[in-house]
Amino acid sequence: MAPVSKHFRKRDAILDCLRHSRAHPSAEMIYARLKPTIPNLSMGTVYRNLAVFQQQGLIRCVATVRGAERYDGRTEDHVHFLCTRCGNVSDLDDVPVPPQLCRAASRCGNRVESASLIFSGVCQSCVRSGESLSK
Amino acid sequence: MAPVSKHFRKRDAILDCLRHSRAHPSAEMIYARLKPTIPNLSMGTVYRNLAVFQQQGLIRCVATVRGAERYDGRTEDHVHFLCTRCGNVSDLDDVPVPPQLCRAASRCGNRVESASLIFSGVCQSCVRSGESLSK
DNA sequence: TTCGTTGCAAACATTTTGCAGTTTC
DNA sequence: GAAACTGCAAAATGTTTGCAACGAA
Repeated sequence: MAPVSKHFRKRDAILDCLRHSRAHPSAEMIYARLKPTIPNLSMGTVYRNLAVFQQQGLIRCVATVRGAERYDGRTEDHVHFLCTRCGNVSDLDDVPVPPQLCRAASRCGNRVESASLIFSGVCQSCVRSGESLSK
Repeated sequence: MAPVSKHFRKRDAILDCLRHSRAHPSAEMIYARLKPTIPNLSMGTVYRNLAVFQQQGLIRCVATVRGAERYDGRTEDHVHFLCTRCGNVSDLDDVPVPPQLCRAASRCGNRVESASLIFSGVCQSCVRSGESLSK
């Protein structure tokens, strides 16, 4: 069974929120999402727990978008797409991270621990809405 | 000839600093580097010009390291290594960004404009100094 | 009681901005 | 003069932290 102790209610809620979201949310987004259900939640708690999860390797930072860090509940290497128009971060599960790249990177004498591959541009949805606006 | 107009002295100095640096400097690092030569330089000017360069496509953001954005005077896609111990950002010129990855990313319906591939871990120099410290 | 977690607010760091003054043309 | 650039300081933003209070064992 999962730890349903009342004591860890908030911690669990924050991790759950991250794991069930595909939006790669920021601290603010997590807070806004949970606040209706947990009215006395505070931003300090969100940030503190995000730091704990990161240290435990349960979550990863994806990127900083418009000043705010975005987090990911999936910790295995995978590719992201960042839309510079709407700021959405999405997974590109079809695109693999070639293992030979990691090997090449470690050949330079570095101890490679993780890889981050992020494409940016305009997402499908923004491209569509852009077309209808003449450009 | 380059624009040596006195009017753009500071702007040129900031771009030069970025282009001649391999450190992928932050705004603060650029400021500290130029301040001795240009005593009345201010952080506002650094930030304002960085924003202009970005908009013109002359520079790119590499990553946010310990809260500060790091900039790169090289705008063509290339691979970076970020040391989580010392915070240094370096180029991995030996590692190519495979073009087929970009093609795969655009197949998802996105308009891909750039790719960012960053490896992180412990750099050669930190690995060495770490060895002499028992771990 | 002890330890870990939390709310709240203050502190902090980085970045942006308003405005007046300067430089160039 | 007009337009672009800048210094300075204040403001805005996102994040961290100190402290007292709370909850679980």
